[in-house]
Amino acid sequence: VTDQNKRAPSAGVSVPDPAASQARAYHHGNLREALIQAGVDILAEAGAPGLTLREAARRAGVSHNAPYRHFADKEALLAAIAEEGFRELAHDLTLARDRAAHSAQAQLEETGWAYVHFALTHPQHLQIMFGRVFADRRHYPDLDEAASQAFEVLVGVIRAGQAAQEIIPGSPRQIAVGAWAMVQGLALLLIERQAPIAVGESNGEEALVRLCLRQSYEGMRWRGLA
Amino acid sequence: VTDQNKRAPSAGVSVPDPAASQARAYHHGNLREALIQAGVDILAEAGAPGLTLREAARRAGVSHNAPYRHFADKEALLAAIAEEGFRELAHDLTLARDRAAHSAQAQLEETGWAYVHFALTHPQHLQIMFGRVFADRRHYPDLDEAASQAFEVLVGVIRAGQAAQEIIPGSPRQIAVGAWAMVQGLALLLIERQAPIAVGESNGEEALVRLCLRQSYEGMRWRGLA
DNA sequence: ACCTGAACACCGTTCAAGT
DNA sequence: ACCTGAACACCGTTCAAGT
Repeated sequence: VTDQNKRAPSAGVSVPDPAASQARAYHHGNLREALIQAGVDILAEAGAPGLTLREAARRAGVSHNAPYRHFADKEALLAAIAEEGFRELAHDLTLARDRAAHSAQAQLEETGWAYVHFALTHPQHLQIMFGRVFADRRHYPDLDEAASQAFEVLVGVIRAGQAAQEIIPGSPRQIAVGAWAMVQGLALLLIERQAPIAVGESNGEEALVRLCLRQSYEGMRWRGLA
Repeated sequence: VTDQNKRAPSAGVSVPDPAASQARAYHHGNLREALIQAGVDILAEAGAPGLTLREAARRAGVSHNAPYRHFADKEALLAAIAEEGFRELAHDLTLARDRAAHSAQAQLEETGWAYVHFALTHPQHLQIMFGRVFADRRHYPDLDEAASQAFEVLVGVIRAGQAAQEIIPGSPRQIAVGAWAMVQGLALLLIERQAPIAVGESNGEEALVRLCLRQSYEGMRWRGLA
């Protein structure tokens, strides 16, 4: 009924560059990425209930049906959105690690807080990332790999700590599971506001998280030979 | 179209007991509880996507509209289902604590495993219990209280451990947050199959959980004065 | 009070076409 | 290849009634 969606291709740039025309798709120009971005935006604005295929298509300016050219079903779009989240998370964790002092404790505390900070600033995104219970991960290998990449940042920190004899010996992956579980659980409790934090307390969340992380570090600290 | 739903009131028991007729409601007899139970059943059978108000009403044998007499909207039913889950969880935690030996470490390990075991046997229920991000808890005081009751079991164990000088001093609630976060995170990782467990490994999950719990206990163990 | 049936707007998904 | 419009079955919610 309205013509608003029909835009002319960016005026003035009519040079038929073959490489560019290959990078850009038929009508829209990488509709897949546009749908993922629309999904992320919807999540931030309206939360998980507002995230529908039709709304994502609406924002991308295509018919409610076009998404099926890029995603088998809604699950597939959610998986792509989750994957995007894990890539951001891995990036944040890497930055935090590189910013921290050169000790295992400092790096674990900084990456731990970075994890919780990501969770607190993207709570709905986290819900998608970890809410895919029973959606078999093997059907989404790219998602699986992005999640692994984030996890591996933590494993790397622990491995280095073991090499420097700051962290107890043992499987670095097993130790990382414990650390990952701790921050994941903390993030959830804080999002749900189940953690006993005095309201209005400045930096209350960060202080609690760092306290828990330091305490948890005690459990993996190297204490010399038996 | 079918008469299957119209059942005669339990034949033979036609004594008009006033107390019973007050306990039972109009047509159905405690439709509220029936809807909650139907919701739990649907969750176990079909997961969160299958849990709809209309399906719950169908299983309870009432019109798709009757639930609105007992729940303001779908959120309210979900809150009631989550509340039911927290009551079960609190019960399981209490049993585990009473079953364990009389030491803080043993009680924390048993309640911790009980938590994860509940999560692994009711994964979809857990998703409802912890997936209500941004659904303001203050609107559901009963749910809030049920969740607190489960949490308090853990706080009690830690308080007793402090009294026996087995656990470091400090706010028992803060220490409990760390322990709760750990098991919550472990449960999520195991449900999502993100934890590196060899497939088919017997008791692999329980072994990993107990290892993490013992390690985390090291962080809160009392080690004598200064 | 408690329940029903019809109705509305919305959603995921499918299908037959259009270029 | 990529996109559209019509259609189907389903959902949450509302409303006017029925007993």
